[in-house]
Amino acid sequence: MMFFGEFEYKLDEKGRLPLPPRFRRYLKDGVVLIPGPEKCITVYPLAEWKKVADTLTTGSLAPSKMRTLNRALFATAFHMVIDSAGRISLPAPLRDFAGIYDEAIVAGVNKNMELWSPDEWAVEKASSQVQAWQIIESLEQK
Amino acid sequence: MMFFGEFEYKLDEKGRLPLPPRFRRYLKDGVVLIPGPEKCITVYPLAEWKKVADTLTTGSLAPSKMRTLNRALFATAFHMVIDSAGRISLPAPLRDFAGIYDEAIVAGVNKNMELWSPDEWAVEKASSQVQAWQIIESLEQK
DNA sequence: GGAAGACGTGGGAAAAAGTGGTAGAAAATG
DNA sequence: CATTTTCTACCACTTTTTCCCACGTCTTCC
Repeated sequence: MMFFGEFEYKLDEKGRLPLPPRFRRYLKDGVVLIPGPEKCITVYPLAEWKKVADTLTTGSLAPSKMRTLNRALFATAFHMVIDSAGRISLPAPLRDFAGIYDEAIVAGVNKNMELWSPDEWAVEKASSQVQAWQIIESLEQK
Repeated sequence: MMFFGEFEYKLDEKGRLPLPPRFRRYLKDGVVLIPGPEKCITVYPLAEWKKVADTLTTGSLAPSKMRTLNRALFATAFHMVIDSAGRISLPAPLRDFAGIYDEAIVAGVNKNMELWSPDEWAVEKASSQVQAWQIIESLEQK
């Protein structure tokens, strides 16, 4: 499954966020939410997250590094299930981390999704588009 | 398939745009719309876009660069299917980006198509024609 | 030149989606 | 242990979107 597209939704007063209808059939087992490398929430389908976690934790790392990695991967992760209306409730710690309050952008990014505050997303989107076409042009020249 | 030619259509009040009849048989799987490098919407047949995306995402880039690229390639892309009248509906974010409202130019550009507002297209067309002959002459000198 | 088919354009109906609310269950606290 | 509060799952309503149909015009072919 490839996730793509950009969708904007309101959160209700309980912190619930709809996911795009076209994604829902691939998220029956729920999703895993973790803080992203940027100021966003990274969303994996459960199966995909298991693959990522496996890949990372089978690497040969020093025990202390491995403990750190495990804490970051698992302790900050939330397994959320989609309700009958296609929504997940965003845990407060993650909302604060990403600065998401009234509304959020759901962005499909190939194997996973990202949740952004509209303001942060506007900035990130603009800069990524400029960079992307530069990369594309450099590849087309080959 | 090589797309060429220039076509002008009206959008209806629901944001739907017809695609040229001679293109339709090559677009059965739908099209992928992304913001163009200029102020236009770039349209790929699904298969063609997958090739581009594969090429780009299999390259060896630093993880942060790869995330940026993925955001530009996937998050701003929309997969649209042609309806029984040969139309696609243009997502609002892309319409705003390209300044397309009442009518649009569909331009065939080799492997893909581009959607322009008539005003922007007139400017781009004039300048690209002048530049094209200069480019061709510079190539012939080699 | 006429007729038939295709195309552009608009509208309408049905289905889906966004959003808010309510009730039940679980948990926490006194 | 009981009561209150919070969270979750389910339900319902309104808006939006999507799919399908129909009409008028243009092109093409006979």
